[in-house]
Amino acid sequence: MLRHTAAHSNDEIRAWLRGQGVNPTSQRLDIARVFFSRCIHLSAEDIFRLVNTEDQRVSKATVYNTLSLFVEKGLIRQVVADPNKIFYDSNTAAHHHFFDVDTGELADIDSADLKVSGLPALPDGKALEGVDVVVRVRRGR
Amino acid sequence: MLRHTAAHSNDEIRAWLRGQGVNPTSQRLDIARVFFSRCIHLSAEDIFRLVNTEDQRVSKATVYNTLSLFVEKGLIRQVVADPNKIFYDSNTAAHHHFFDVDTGELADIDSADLKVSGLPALPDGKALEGVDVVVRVRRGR
DNA sequence: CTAACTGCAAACGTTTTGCAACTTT
DNA sequence: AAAGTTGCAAAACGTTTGCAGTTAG
Repeated sequence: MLRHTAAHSNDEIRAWLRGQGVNPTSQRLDIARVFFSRCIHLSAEDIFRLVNTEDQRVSKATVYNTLSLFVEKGLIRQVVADPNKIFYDSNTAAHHHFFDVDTGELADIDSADLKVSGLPALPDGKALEGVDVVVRVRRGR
Repeated sequence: MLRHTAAHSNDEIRAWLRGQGVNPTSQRLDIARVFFSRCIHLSAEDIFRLVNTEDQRVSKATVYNTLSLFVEKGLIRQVVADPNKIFYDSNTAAHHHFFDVDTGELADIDSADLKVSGLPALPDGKALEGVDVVVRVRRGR
């Protein structure tokens, strides 16, 4: 996983995508760059907007295609917390999330700060894909 | 919370709805009945279908209105696990869920079988709404 | 009579799809 | 030329909304 900073050069990101088995087209590079230079919880719509701030460069179809590809290749992961839309998280290390039901905002919970213990036996013939904890919060004392 | 069995009479459910501050119209009674006589993880679409098996009785708008009302009154709760749709769960006791990413099926995890410890400090000015654990599983050994 | 409730159809927002055009090798 | 990729527009899907009509106290 790349560190999250504005300091990655295009060449660096390009090389990283290649290493992950992703052909680094200019659109994929644009999308990868937004993930590794700012806030790491982004919806498809967020990315579409961020990638097209200056000029129109990436279509919506390509944003969705690319996000699916990145998820498949393990570069990012989906966060299912908001009933209305999927978030994508470029932090693939084990961690959990606060979800603010009033604002729709996500925030990280370090995996050191919250432990899940006593994982029960999985249903027969099933393999573990992941354990997601969402701590829902609302405005109030 | 009512037990989940087919044995509840209409009068019983009607009385229970009244006790929860819900005016028991015939549509709400129909919807409440499907929740307490079978599988407890249902999507809005599931309920629409179940309630209209014999004859057309409840519109989609009313299904959604009623589900929102039931959630607001605490009779049922939403489960956000499937990226495509919301599930409604008539089991309002603390518990968690398996989610099968291949089939889209939900299954309960008893709260005795999985513990969350070390809940971190909430963001400033926020109150806890709930802690949801989703154990994602897929087909495979 | 009034307030609460319902149903229809249209609208909405997110995501997916079909397909033709464009790259890249 | 073949394979991979992109963009557009349309479609699909779950959900919400506006509003007119109905029902119940």
